[in-house]
Amino acid sequence: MKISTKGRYALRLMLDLATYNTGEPVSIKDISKRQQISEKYLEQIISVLNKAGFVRSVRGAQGGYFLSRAPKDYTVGMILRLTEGDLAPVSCVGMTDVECDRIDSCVTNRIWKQLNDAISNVVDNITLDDLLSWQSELTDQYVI
Amino acid sequence: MKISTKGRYALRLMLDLATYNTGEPVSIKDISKRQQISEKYLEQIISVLNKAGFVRSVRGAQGGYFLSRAPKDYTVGMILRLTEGDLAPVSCVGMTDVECDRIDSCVTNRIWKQLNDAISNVVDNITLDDLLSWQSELTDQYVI
DNA sequence: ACAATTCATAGTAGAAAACTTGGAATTAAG
DNA sequence: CTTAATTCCAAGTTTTCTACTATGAATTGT
Repeated sequence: MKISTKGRYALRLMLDLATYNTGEPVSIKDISKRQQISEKYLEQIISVLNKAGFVRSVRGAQGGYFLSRAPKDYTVGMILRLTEGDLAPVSCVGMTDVECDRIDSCVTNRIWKQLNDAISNVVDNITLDDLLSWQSELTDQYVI
Repeated sequence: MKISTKGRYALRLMLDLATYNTGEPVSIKDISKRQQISEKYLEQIISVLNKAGFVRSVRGAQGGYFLSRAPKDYTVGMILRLTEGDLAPVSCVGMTDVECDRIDSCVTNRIWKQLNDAISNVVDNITLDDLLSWQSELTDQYVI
């Protein structure tokens, strides 16, 4: 029941793009330095985000990435589902419900549905914009 | 973010014991047949439940297992945490909070805490007794 | 031209999950 | 007292997944 590095890194990556959203594209190298994550691994993760249209890329020297929409338009759920795959605690209550021959008599199924709903309820109600404001709360503390 | 077979099997095992709670010990072999799970794998799982005192064993011929308490005294959370380990979505918000040097500036942390609470809230509020009544609802359907 | 970048694909080492194997210890039943 | 049914214990194995790493091509600003 753990979120993998891929999902966590994707979140930090997107938050980094949201934070350093100046108009200039942000390079993998910069993100890598700030987030302490290997450039190559980041490339792999951002490629998924890129293909899904979550980010826009600029190729060549001085290239990099932007968010393609406003921070408020990305939920944590969107980002995690894209990179982690389904967040359902068991496959039979996932987005693509895997068939299970015990389905009719399956009692535990009800647990997984409840869990799935609880998880979705959290991640679908936090946006990148929320993360940004949490972040500024945190930095404010240090400024005082 | 998946619950492993170990946890799911442990739940079904415990529910099986609760269901076939006649006074006679229930053997691994019987559970295995009913639940379609290999005897040997069940042995391994029940050994954990046994060591934790969740079940009582009777050795030798005609031996088997009992629940050591009433179904209402087992939450799904207890069973899953024992067999799965911590249910926290990332280790830094788990029962034994693993140290993380980014902790002070960590924004995503807040997500994981919320997720953790949501998950706990579900699994800690469903007992084996609830599962038993769900089960009888289901079987009633077929009886009609 | 060249250096900085993204893009694409494959490889790899280690860990974890999901079992399987083999056999010793215990005990009710005949 | 023997035997068959069972739990108990410790390793071994196979498969899958995670978390990267490696190599190099394609693109583009300076």
